[in-house]
Amino acid sequence: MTQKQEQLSKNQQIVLNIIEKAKGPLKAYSILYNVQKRGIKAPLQVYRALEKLIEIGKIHKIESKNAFIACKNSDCEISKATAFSICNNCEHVKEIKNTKLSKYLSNFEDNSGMKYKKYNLEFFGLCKDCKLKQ
Amino acid sequence: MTQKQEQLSKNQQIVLNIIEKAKGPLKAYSILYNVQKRGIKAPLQVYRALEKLIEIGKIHKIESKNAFIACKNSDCEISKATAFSICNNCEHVKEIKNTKLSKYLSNFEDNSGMKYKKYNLEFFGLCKDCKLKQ
DNA sequence: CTTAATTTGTTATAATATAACGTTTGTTAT
DNA sequence: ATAACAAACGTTATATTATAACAAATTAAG
Ligand SMILES: [Zn+2]
Ligand SMILES: [Zn+2]
Ligand SMILES: [Zn+2]
Ligand SMILES: [Zn+2]
Repeated sequence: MTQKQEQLSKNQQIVLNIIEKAKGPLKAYSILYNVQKRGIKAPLQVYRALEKLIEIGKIHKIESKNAFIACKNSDCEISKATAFSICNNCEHVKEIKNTKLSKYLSNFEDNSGMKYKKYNLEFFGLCKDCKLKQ
Repeated sequence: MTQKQEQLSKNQQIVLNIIEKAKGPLKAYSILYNVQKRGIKAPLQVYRALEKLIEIGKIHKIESKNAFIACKNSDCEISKATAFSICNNCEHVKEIKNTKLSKYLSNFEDNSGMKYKKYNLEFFGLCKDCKLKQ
């Protein structure tokens, strides 16, 4: 009976709740500010929770923004393979769920024949809304 | 007569030289340390040079490492489309030059039919050397 | 219960990056 | 050449992001 669903600790649950409620990616110190009423006082408490949540695939880090977003892709293999679209104007971020893309990248071989299990892809452009407004 | 070759300023040239000589990506403060003998004293001088060098496509930022590497891909469209392989063990970083991959990603349409001109892809795995040593 | 592993709390500090300001240098057009 | 503008520079201070170190508390397993 493999216990698949990890049991989150108190701080991990608090941090995850904030991130899941947010409309977009949150920065660590913005998370800290938001959870201070719930007893988390120091950056490290936030970073530790973030580390664990990333490890188990509940959230991802948007590297180009140093921000954290909840995983919306249930098929995500534990943070191994991630792809996002990022709007240059409104900063809207969306996790891309596209089987063809993920297959293509997971099977990609570089010129030396090497394959990679893990990748992070960030696309930049204008989201629909921002494109219309221009 | 369009002057295609940008003329670099003094600081930009100094910073670029350091990065081009390096075997791998350099961090901003490591660059700063390396160029202090050449008159650059403050972080901002380095960051300004880095910004410009990225803008004209001479270097790229490895987002997952907060480090900077010289462009080895002459076809790189001014930092618009970048892909790297990163070794989890020895931290070796290599820019991927693969026409199929770049075409695939440049033409990629997400589920809403949106295309992206700019992207950054970072693959993680074990480089050849490290794989052998295991 | 006992032991080991994980999580927590706390303080301090490291590492990365930008704001603000005035000066200097380089380019362009008259 | 020189006025006008843009780009780059120098400098100080500060903001932002992230980790080290250590002790206490909690949880999971035998
Ligand atoms: Zn995901
Ligand atoms: Zn937008
Ligand atoms: Zn390049
Ligand atoms: Zn390696």
